[in-house]
Amino acid sequence: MKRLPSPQHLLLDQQLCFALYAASRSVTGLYRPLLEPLGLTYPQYLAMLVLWEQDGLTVRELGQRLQLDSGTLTPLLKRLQAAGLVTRQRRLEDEREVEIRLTDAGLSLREQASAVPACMAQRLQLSIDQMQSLRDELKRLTRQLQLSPSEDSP
Amino acid sequence: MKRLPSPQHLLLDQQLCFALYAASRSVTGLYRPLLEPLGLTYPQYLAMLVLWEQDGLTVRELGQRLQLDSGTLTPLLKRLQAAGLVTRQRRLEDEREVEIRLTDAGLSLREQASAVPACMAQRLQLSIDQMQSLRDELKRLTRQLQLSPSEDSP
DNA sequence: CAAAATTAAATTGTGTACAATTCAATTTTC
DNA sequence: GAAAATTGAATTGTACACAATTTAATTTTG
Repeated sequence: MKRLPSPQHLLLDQQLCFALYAASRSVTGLYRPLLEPLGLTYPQYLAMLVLWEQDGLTVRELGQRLQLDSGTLTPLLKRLQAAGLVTRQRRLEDEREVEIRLTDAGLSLREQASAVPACMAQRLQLSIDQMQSLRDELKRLTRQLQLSPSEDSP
Repeated sequence: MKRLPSPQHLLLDQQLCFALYAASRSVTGLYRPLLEPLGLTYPQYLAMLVLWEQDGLTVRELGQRLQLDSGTLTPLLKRLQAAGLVTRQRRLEDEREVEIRLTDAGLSLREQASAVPACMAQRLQLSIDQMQSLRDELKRLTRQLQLSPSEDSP
């Protein structure tokens, strides 16, 4: 087994990106068993969180909130519709827009989902402060990246 | 547009998981234009980082390092093979195992990839210290989750 | 040593992600 | 006010993720 000397800065364990990628997938994996009884995948759960906050958003508005485009959201929302949790219908004011509304089942699912965050917090083994500071650091990072996507002049 | 009062702990912006998920996708998106000239996707780049560190790993070993299973790696590695960057062949000692080896092209791609981390670091707008501490915090989180996947007794 | 158990990849099926294109509906501009 | 530009979803195509199953090879056991 030949070992090739790879420079420090190319080592996997040095990469912030991999730490992020691995942590994100690990956390998602931890949600899976909690969400399965609700019949939701993790991205579907995020979409429901948004709708529970504000019902009747359009696909575009939902996409802005979750930072996902219609290519991802359209099939996801169709699955939520097939599961009887939301309805999708064109806006009368502007027929290009599709409005997503919770059904009664979709709204009442919030009760069951309500136990999820505390359950996760416990598994994460972080204090409230630790969770908040990590979360805020990540949000700052995300915001930073979206402000300077390539640093090019127009 | 009806607003439903959703409890604090169910608000999207409160979720550490969403901050992680969004940050991870943002960072991946920032890599895309840097990796495109190399002909690599982001997960392919991670696999190449591992192989540049240690050539001749099996699919299983690569999977342990990246925390990905054969369902993800097999097609990814076939694409790297199709791109002429790696070879895949059964081990003689144990024919169940498939050994992944860099081709000359795969090895020499490291020179071009060498510029990527510095370029990313600049875009992330974080000091070396900030990057390291965030990375280590995420690694600790990931390790924590993998140690206690469900807190059940055997 | 042969049957049973285990292991490593591959395969299958579902569900994201995201670029690129298409299509229809609305705005803008001339 | 009609042609051109823009916008919002949907669609298409590629590439992950990951659960579950299958297949083949190796170990373990009786």
